[in-house]
Amino acid sequence: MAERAQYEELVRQLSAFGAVKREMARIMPADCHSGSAAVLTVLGRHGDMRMSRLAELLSVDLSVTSRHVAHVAERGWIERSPDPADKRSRILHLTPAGQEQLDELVRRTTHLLADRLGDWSDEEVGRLTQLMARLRDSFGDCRAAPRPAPPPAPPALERTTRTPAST
Amino acid sequence: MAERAQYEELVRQLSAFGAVKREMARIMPADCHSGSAAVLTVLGRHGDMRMSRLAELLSVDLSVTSRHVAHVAERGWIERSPDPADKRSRILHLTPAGQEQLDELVRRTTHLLADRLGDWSDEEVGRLTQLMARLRDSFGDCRAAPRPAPPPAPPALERTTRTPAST
DNA sequence: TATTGTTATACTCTATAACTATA
DNA sequence: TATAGTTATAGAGTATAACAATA
Repeated sequence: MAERAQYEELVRQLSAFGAVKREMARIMPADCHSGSAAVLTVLGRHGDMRMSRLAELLSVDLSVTSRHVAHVAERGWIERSPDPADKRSRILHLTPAGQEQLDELVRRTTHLLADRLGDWSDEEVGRLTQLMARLRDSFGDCRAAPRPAPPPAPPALERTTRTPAST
Repeated sequence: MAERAQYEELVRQLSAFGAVKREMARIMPADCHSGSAAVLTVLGRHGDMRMSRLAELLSVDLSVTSRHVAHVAERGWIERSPDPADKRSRILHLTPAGQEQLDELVRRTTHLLADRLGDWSDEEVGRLTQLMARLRDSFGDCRAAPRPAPPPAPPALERTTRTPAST
């Protein structure tokens, strides 16, 4: 368990972090902004999936996912096939053009990082990546309605699969 | 110098990071969103300063800063005094009410982190904070037009600097 | 003429709610 | 009735450009 002051400092870094993300956004292709990039990245990494699964991995609402998916589908980067097992669902998968676009994104972002983090050691980059992954994991599925806090139910934190029993 | 694959993985973590920030945003007071919180935090940490300096520390455009500052000023959390040395400038400083608000923000965010990172060691929190600070530092002042990318520069991907060449 | 701020406008991302189709 | 997905609407953050006041 860390101390108060440490949390404060971490929060400060988290806030200031938007700048780095915006810098990333600036090098994106004109019609492939961060929302589209996120869709392509997740599909490239995890393979075909349904909308709801994608929304979960992106940690955004299904409605948001729907918009981003529509955007990339319009450009031919993904295809939405009907799910034979559930006619309400659609299976998303990357097209060759989508893979090319994804490659381009990787090219640009790695180029930017190589430029900026040229003096970082292999170990440092790895450690940061690892800690960020863990942070994200510690926050779990943090999409909206994490605290419905209804008067009747015990406000504990039942959805937090996060070892809350630290008391 | 790290490897390609590592950069890709880091990018992935950076993208997925929005979720954590949104979770933070959800616990903010209704009239003190992330923009306001950032203003208060920076003023609390660095003391009185001018708009331009604040914009620099926030890594956002001056126009954005102006809006956020107006918001917090309307609520009495900061005061804008004229700068005797330069009548164009305004010196910003936290009011007691602003300090209280800031304390409240710290209370909420540290509480959230304590809940989520309860099983993190002191060392891990410190290391993550340190690495994030360094990352931010490596990106420098990454506000718009950080790469004026004059013609002589590497033609790689100057991200289509708005094609200003249309004099 | 250059700089400090402010304001108007536009764009992206996200969430909530209403709605359709299917389970 | 509940779930998967779409669409409309609204709110927040940011950038660009035009403008005012001062250096």
